[in-house]
Amino acid sequence: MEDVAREAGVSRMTVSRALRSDSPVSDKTRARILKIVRKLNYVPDQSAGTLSTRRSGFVATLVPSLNNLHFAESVQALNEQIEPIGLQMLLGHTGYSAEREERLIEGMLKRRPEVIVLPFDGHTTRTVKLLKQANVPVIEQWEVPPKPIGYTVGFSNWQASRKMTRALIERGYTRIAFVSESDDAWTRGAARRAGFEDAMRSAGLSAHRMIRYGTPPISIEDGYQIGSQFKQHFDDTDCIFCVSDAPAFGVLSALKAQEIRVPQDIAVVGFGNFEVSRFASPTISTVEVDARDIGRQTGELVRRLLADDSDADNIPRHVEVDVRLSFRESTGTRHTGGD
Amino acid sequence: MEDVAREAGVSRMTVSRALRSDSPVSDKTRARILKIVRKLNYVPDQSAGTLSTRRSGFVATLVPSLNNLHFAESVQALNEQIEPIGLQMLLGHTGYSAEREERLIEGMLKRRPEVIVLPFDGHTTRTVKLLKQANVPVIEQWEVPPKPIGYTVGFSNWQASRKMTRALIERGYTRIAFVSESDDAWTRGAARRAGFEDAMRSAGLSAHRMIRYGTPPISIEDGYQIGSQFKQHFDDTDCIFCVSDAPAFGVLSALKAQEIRVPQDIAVVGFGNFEVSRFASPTISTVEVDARDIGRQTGELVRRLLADDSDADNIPRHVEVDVRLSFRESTGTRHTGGD
DNA sequence: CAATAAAATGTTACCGGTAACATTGCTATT
DNA sequence: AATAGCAATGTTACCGGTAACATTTTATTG
Repeated sequence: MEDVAREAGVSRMTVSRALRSDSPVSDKTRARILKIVRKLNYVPDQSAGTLSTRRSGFVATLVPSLNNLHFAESVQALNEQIEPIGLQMLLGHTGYSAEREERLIEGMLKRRPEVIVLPFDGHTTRTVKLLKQANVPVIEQWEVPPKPIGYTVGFSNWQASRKMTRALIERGYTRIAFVSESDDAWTRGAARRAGFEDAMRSAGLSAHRMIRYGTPPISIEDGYQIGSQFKQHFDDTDCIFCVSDAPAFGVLSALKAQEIRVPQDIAVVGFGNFEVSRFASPTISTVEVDARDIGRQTGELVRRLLADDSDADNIPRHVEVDVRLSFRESTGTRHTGGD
Repeated sequence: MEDVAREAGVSRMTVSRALRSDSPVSDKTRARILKIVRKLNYVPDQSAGTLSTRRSGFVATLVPSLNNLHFAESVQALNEQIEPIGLQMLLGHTGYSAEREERLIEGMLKRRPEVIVLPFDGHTTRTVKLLKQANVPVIEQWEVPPKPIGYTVGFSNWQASRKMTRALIERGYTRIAFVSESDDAWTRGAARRAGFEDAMRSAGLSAHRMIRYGTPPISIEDGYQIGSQFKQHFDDTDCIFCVSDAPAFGVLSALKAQEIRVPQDIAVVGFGNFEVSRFASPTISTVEVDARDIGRQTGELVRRLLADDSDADNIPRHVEVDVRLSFRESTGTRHTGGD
């Protein structure tokens, strides 16, 4: 910067101003400086700027995993929102571990992010403490936490799962099995299971057909394993509701391999509307969650939170993201439904 | 930091040292300081540290998109390697656009990354210039560039595609169609197409069965469209080789819908070994690329590049990542093969 | 126990920007 | 022509750490 200033015959301060669109510099001087900047390939050092302005331009973002297209898409959508306003994403993945989450947050706080975005999937108590005293807006995503730390963008997995279960009951299914992970620490899956149980019980049905298999996130392979041994467990089941589309697809494949017909012999339902569920044969009924929308809405929230003329008081504490039920071939064509 | 120092009755410098594992501080003093640090919830500010040490701890990472599980997985694998050594990933996605790539790099250079990781898919000339004068190790991933800027981790799409095509010819297919994107700017796809053409020509076969559809990255839906209208175009085709598994799956679905039998009437082949290709029915033959391995190897390279005792001269300029052909049901069981 | 080396801690300056205020130059007004 | 008033630019200090060197304390040795 010194060099640029010297070459342009101005002070460092004027160079600094020329590089920032808002400051008052004469057009002539700015043009001259910018030309020299380009000539000397000068690239300003953000960390110095951050230190001085106390604005890092960072958005700390955590996701459980990028292997899941939903999370990857929401990250991408969020990034598309924040990039145009000069913010840089700091990404970390928790691997579905609250301890890893805590460590990641500790590391990221050193970078002085201006917003922290993370999934709600249960936090350690220290995580909550760290976030609270960081004095930075916190946005929890996906599942709506019972006790939000700051802002939230998402939906209730419990409600969504209950809604789907009720719709299945309405369509005539009564002996429904629920497939989920064996490790209950995963709040997301647990919430869906609880929603299922609640809907079954309040309809006076038994929710004992529980299959717990694999560690989160449960995969297509896991689903295939489950499907292969399914009939041994609950032979009279008329519908299998899976905690996500991945195992649903696996279950479906396994059933087909055993020449069990879907939906004639048994229905299969997923959760999440992964791309494969639309192209499986039969196509799989599912709960549609718009991952891109979660990212987009989060980005919108970030923009408002960091806007200069922040209308802080008018910013909603919670943004509810729509969830839709999509009934496809795997729950039978004799039933009518959405999609 | 001042506060911590005062409370501990030492100088700021000693506090700084106590927080860095290497420096010489008596155990007693360190313990006392760390206790106070925790009590006061002091979190050091990295940007100040960066400014002073000239080490940002950042790894700038670009990917074309996170919607593609392969890229998402490689990012995750890379992150798993660099995180334990205290590096933080700066992530950006180019959206398959060289211009966006250029802008992203410009922005990231301000953060003074210690390594830059990006896919090779063609760069703008300015991008190359920026990278070269940044004086930072550059790692290009996936496709191996004709003129690497620095280090490379990946494989030749051209060779991989040619290898698959040859194997198909060996298995008796001669009237092979190739499905790829209509926008040729995408080097990855273009390289695969070129490899296909080369293999066909050198076997004395015609490579005129070219289907170009959709913009990269081509999706399952695009494949479905292609498959639906396929017979109109090249009625005598005996094998459809798709630029990725996504359209291959779509094509397969569309063919099934038309009661065209795979592989009896026509074979279908993909590229990339996406999870769905293993669970489609029939399962889809494909070129297996190990995305996690690309990320892992890149991470390994980063570690070596940034190691204190960097054995700089022994670091390989290129790491070749294995590519395997996987023959499954969609190319017929009468043929024997790998997997 | 003095001399000396080694370990622990302190001091000063600087990393590269920008905030805040000071100064200069120019235009408009009467 | 004098002066208010604003735009353009300059000066100084500081953001919060750490490098480099200086100093003090502690341990070692003959």
